[in-house]
Amino acid sequence: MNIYDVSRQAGVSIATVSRVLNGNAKVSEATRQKVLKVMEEMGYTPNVFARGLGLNTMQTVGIMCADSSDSYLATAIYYLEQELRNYDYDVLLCCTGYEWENRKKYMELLLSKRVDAVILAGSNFVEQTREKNRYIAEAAEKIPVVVLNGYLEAENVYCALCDDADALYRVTKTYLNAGKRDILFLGRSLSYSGVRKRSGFLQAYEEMGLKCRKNQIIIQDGTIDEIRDLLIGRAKQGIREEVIVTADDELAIGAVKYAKSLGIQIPGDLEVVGYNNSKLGLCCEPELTSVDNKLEYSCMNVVNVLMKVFHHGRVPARTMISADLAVRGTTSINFLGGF
Amino acid sequence: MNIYDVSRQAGVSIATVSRVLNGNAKVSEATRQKVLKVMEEMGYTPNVFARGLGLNTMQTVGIMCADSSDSYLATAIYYLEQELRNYDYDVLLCCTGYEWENRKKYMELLLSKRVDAVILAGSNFVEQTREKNRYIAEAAEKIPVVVLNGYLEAENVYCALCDDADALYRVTKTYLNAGKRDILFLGRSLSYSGVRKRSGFLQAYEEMGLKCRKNQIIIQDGTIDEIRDLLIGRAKQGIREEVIVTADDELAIGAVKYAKSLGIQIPGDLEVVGYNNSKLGLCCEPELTSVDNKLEYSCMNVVNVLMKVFHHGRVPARTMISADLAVRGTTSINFLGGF
DNA sequence: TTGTAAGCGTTATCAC
DNA sequence: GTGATAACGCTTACAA
Repeated sequence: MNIYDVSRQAGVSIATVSRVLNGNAKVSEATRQKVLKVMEEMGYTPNVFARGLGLNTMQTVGIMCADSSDSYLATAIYYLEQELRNYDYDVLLCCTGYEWENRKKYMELLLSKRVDAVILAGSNFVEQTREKNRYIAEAAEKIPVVVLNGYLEAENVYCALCDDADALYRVTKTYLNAGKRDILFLGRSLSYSGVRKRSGFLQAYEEMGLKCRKNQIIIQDGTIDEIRDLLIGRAKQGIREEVIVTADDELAIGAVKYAKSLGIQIPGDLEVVGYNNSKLGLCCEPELTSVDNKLEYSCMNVVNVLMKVFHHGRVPARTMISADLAVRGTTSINFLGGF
Repeated sequence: MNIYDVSRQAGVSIATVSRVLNGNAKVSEATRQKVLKVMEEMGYTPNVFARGLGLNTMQTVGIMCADSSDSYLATAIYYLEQELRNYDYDVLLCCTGYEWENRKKYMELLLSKRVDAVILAGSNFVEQTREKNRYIAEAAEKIPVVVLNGYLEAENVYCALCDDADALYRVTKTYLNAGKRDILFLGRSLSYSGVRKRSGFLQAYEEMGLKCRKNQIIIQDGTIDEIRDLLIGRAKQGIREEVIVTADDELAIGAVKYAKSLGIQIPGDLEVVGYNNSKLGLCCEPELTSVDNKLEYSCMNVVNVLMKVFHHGRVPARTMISADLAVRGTTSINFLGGF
């Protein structure tokens, strides 16, 4: 059944049916109602392909993420999907993994599917070299690209991110102000946000005119157990710290487990701060104090930006959101000043 | 740029170009190469809408899930997406929430988008009454529907599920055999798989000719803390148990927290078994023993079934996979016989 | 093996 | 306001 059947039944032309369909041009209320009624009766559904052909859009946004099973990204996808749905956009999901070649391929795939925009979820999409980011910039020549929690400067590329540097700066500063000196920064990678977190940490030291030793920073990917073991090994070499601030909750839980293993009291002997405020942090004992990077808000922001761009509004290329802190059992310091 | 441009440049007809595009009919190797080369040079990309119009398919599968941020569902989505991608199918994601009306609406939406199939991820999609499941059966009249971890009998509906009843039966039986009697079953809901889990639990009791008291079964939705408090309240009424078997890892972690709160030793005084073998179980202390319901395998199965259906193969309406057990720190019993 | 031409179901541009 | 009619870019009989 198609628009012709409807037009015949309603005794109008297909053009009129199309107009009714699109709520578009001037159609008399009488014919509109007539057509609507016929559609209802016949159970007519417009063909999206034909419509796509005409309009060259399918009301679909592609979301690329490394791994949708990652708890942080999964949550991001959820918020993005919900928000896009509010604007009647569908979501085409691509789990790209972490390899650059694949991502490039997926981007081409999404372009060939004629999505209306692409959202890159996760700062790990932004590479260090201009060359490796070129495929993103090229895609942005055709459709808007929005990066969630990453920063990339290019035409038609928009970024919504949390001020990770500031968050780590404030946490670290709070501890330094309280007289703590042996603070360990535990990061997972040197992605854009990874670098930002580290620099926030360093900035706090600098501002106090304090020296940050090399072994106060560890960048290490690994499972909870691997992180725990890493820290145990470190402790056995006699390196101890009073505070561990991390770049994600899994790292932080690794730190909690390390403390447990060696009988180090949390938060008595050691304070631990996680990042992302994920559900994982509620599973350990004591529950994790964790930076809340306002994911829901960021995701809404991403979608808002997109909608503005679709309607040819001017939009800032970059929106920065400041983080919050969910204070729980792994810390005893008073953050009130900093947060 | 379209197929006409290519055909002109290559000095052939559009039909030939189309044939090359579809690797379809007999085209001489010479012309094929010629056309391919022109496409490459021109950077030609077929228009999916036009293609969809012709073929009436977009090589897209809709995945409906309640909430993609749920760790179990997020993992399922990941596996499904990866596997579908292997067959060049895209994924249209719908997070429907738990309300029936919404789900019905989303199903209609997916149908109107002309997806080639729908996957319902999670047993919560299957309702208790035929009436409420009708929309699924009706959708299945148009396209195949596959239910992951749920069971629904209808034409063109396929189910891939883990034998949850058996898993709970085996766990419970192991404890009963070891002489434990005070076992608590902690479920979250009476969805299809929820019911199955409970009945596996009950079956173990029955088979031993043992009576299962009413207060040995709790069906309760809630956060980790809520579950913990619930159990604390129960303990204060003097009800204690030696073993808690649960329907998901969050419930189990609630149980672990309850034990911690009251100074109950795990696994000394209390053994806890989770379900899903999720990452959450690695975050608590001790780490959670948890039923591994073979999610990856189930997801591969779902996709395999779909591909067979697409190619008109006969497929069993229901595939049952038996669960495994990831034994960790919250149990001390020897499961080897049962698993 | 290749080409011609008729769909596929819309939207959009004209006239009226 | 409404109706013809030409795109849109592809697939696929049917011819050659």
